Amino acid sequence: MNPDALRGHMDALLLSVLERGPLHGYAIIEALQERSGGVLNVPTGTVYPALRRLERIGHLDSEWATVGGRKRRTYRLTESGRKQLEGERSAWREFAGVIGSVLRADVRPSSSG
Amino acid sequence: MNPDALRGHMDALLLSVLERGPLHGYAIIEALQERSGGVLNVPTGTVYPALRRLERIGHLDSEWATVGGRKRRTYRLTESGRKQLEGERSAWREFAGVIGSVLRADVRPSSSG
DNA sequence: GCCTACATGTAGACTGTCTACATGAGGAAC
DNA sequence: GTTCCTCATGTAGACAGTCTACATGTAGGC
Repeated sequence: MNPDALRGHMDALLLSVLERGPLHGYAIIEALQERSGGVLNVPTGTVYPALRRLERIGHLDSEWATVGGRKRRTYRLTESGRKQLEGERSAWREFAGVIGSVLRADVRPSSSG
Repeated sequence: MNPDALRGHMDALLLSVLERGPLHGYAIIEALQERSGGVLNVPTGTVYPALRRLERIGHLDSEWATVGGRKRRTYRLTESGRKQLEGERSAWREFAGVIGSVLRADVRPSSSG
């Protein structure tokens, strides 16, 4: 998976995974991997800063918890995040539609076949 | 259209437009706009450097022409570019499938709602 | 002691897109 | 004859999100 391809779609992915319920960063990475059939291996250096950014702009909030002696920062969607996710979904549909239609090889030979 | 979203998909778009036949930069921009129903307004500062990059790595080649007193640089796909386009198409299908499946709200209520 | 899995985080490199600007021809308006 | 729009190409530098690589620390197996 070309890293650049993710640009501008990471927020949608993160928000979408958190829609089902709160998760901590590490679990988000695993969820992304699982939901994509192993294709999406997003490094921690991408996910953690992105989560903090989303929290900073109000789409997420977080709280610390200790589970089995390990500290976790658990994120959940805010109301703003939920709205953002809706927007991201429709933006994705438009985007995928546009790129898809341009890429579609609708080269119709006009005379022979 | 969020600019970042295009990242990593520009090459596919450009190559795809040139699949039908050689075009110069300005015409490529118009073709992109037309094929996307006006949604894709890619600025010249994106397209011209991208075309030069694609030529540099061998996916395109170009030649100058003068039409109606105006100079045009006309680009066309090389064999390598054609192969690249195939790769871009299957990469896009995988990408769109993965993002789509993660974004799909398959929140199935397991007990109450 | 050493290794792996779990868990979070930062610094700095990388790179492609964008904004803004520069250049210049053709043609219509007036 | 200069002003304005369309056509046409190009560059410099800003911008920003992802990536690599590193740093830190706990738990548990052996």
